[in-house]
Amino acid sequence: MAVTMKDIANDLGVSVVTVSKAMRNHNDISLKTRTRVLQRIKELDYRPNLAARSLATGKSYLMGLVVPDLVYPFFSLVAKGASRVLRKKGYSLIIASSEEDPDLEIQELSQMMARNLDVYIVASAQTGPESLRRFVEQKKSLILVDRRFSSFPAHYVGTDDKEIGRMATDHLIERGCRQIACIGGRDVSPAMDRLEGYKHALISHGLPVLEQFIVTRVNGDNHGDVTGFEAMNSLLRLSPRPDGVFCLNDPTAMGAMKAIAESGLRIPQDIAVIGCGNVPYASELRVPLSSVDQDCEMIGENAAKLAFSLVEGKQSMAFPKTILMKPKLIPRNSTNRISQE
Amino acid sequence: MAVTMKDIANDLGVSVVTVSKAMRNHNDISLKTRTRVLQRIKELDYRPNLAARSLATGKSYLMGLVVPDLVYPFFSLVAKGASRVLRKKGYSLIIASSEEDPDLEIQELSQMMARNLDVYIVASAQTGPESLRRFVEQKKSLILVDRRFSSFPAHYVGTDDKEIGRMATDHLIERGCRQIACIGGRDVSPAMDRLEGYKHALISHGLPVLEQFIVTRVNGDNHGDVTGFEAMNSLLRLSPRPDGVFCLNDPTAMGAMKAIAESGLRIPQDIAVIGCGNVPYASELRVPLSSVDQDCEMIGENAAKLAFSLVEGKQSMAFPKTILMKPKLIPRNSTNRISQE
DNA sequence: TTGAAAGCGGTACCAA
DNA sequence: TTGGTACCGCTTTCAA
Repeated sequence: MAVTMKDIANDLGVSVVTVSKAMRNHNDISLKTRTRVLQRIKELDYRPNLAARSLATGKSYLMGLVVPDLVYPFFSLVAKGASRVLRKKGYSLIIASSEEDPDLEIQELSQMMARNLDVYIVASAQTGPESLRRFVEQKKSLILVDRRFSSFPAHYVGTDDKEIGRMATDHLIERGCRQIACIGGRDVSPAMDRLEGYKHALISHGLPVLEQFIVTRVNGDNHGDVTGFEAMNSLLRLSPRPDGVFCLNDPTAMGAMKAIAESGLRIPQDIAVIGCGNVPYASELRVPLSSVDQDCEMIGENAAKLAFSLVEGKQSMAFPKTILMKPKLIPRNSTNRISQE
Repeated sequence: MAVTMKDIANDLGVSVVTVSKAMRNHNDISLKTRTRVLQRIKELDYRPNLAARSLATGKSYLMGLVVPDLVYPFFSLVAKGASRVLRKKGYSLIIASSEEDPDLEIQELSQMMARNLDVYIVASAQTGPESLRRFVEQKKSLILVDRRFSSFPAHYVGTDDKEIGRMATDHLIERGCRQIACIGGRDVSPAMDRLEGYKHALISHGLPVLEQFIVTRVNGDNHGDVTGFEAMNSLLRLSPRPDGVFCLNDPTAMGAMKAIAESGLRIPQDIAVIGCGNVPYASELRVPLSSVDQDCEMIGENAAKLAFSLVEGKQSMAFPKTILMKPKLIPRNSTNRISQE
């Protein structure tokens, strides 16, 4: 069927070994022979069979990316960034979505492990690191993105989430909010860290941290819109009610804004809202949403670059590296109140 | 390193052939042996090396998906739908994004072909089918999604685009619009077909088809927001200006709405707008956007199912099959005018 | 500088 | 029912 090295070798009257070496620029092949080989490769549009190469070398030239939800722009941007880097090096990306289901994630990872991927890049939907330990046992290269586990040292690429929390909360305070609520998930590291940053910001401005103003939910990050809507409704029943809300991601913020709008209150005059993630359409929403940008594509790029340094042996799994992106505040109308400071 | 069939065979005092057969439920292995083998496989958490299997069988158990833009929800939903189907059958999906660049697409496809994927699912960014002919030459299984080429018979899964054009235009007419413009790309099949549906609808309602009301651009579908914004601005300078606009996709509609808003006109009272694709956030936009839904996930699912019937030999490349989804109108505020009929 | 041989981990064929 | 052998296409080692 397809052209093989053997065909090239026969055509040229050399051995397959020579072809193999010439193709990969080994320096023990004469320039003349190499030229002839490369020439013939071009003519026949020969491409090495990667399954065979993989079997022989033990490398698959594939990387895996598992994300909780490919439709959420955060993760598709990560995928985009990673693709761009891999493409240049002749690697391909197997992408799987866990749909935020821990069991499905394990299943997808098993599938991938059967293919002996060179690196596994995972934004994990697990609640704990247990199922990830087999990467360590089997000495597989693992890179976590977005979410990490405190008791599980591994390479990690993400954003400085505490800084996000501080930044968003500082912004609300600066815009005159004093009763600042927080809505989001609770079981994943970005949520926990952002919450911590939120508290930190309140405290350092001398504002009280009120438990009733913090609405976190297990799994609150999926279906963020529903979480945001319901949580906001409960917050609106409080007295005094919040005059600013920090939502741990943009879908949550969209849900919260919907609840505020339906209650007849105005954004940002009555309640200011800020999200996180800076989805591409944030500026086109009913009220353009202030958000904290995470440079998702760079997260993907950096994860892919780190992946290569693992493949090339420049980094080892023994010394996990952490790469944090700097978040960036993107103020829009949803927090556009006159400062009262 | 990893467990192999040989390990299992040695442990059990049988041959690798027996293990191989037992694992794949060949019926010439005694129940007793099979049970022992499966037992041991479980114990050792053995997984067959897919590169080796691929080399031996000539199949890769991989499918490829190439889309122009993974961040656009349409394509990520297609990917999601396809994943769901493949997962169940032990297949994995290699996903690549062409970034709407024909050359990059060719490069990505070459990469994939080196891996001998079992099926290639492509939403092509090519302007013509030339570069796709090698699939035919090399007898590779190809399925086009979303975009097709009139002179190139191939399996195709998409939406009834003419119907979309009719449906959207009918809706505008029904809502009282009489000066209906159309904005979008021009070089890809969905754009052309939707435009045809648009014209058809106008004609069958006795309305004139005005060339100055049709603004199509080469490559207008990428950066649809820019296309929509600029095209709408040019339409606004016309006299009489349109009182309704059919945008060939949602990003274009968002750009158009922005232009209308900036000009001080109201949506939908002065100009009604309808898009296509029904992005998940359509209802959360400044003016909730009416759109035509394409059931993107089902496109992905159907493409994957068709892929399997190709792998299993139930369909051949010689008799291309076309699967068209029925579009569905989703009216929202952007066309919410009182009917004048 | 070149190439013969062995092996990567499976599967298919056919004989035992 | 079981297994020996050849082979898939490539890389590595080592001898020529």
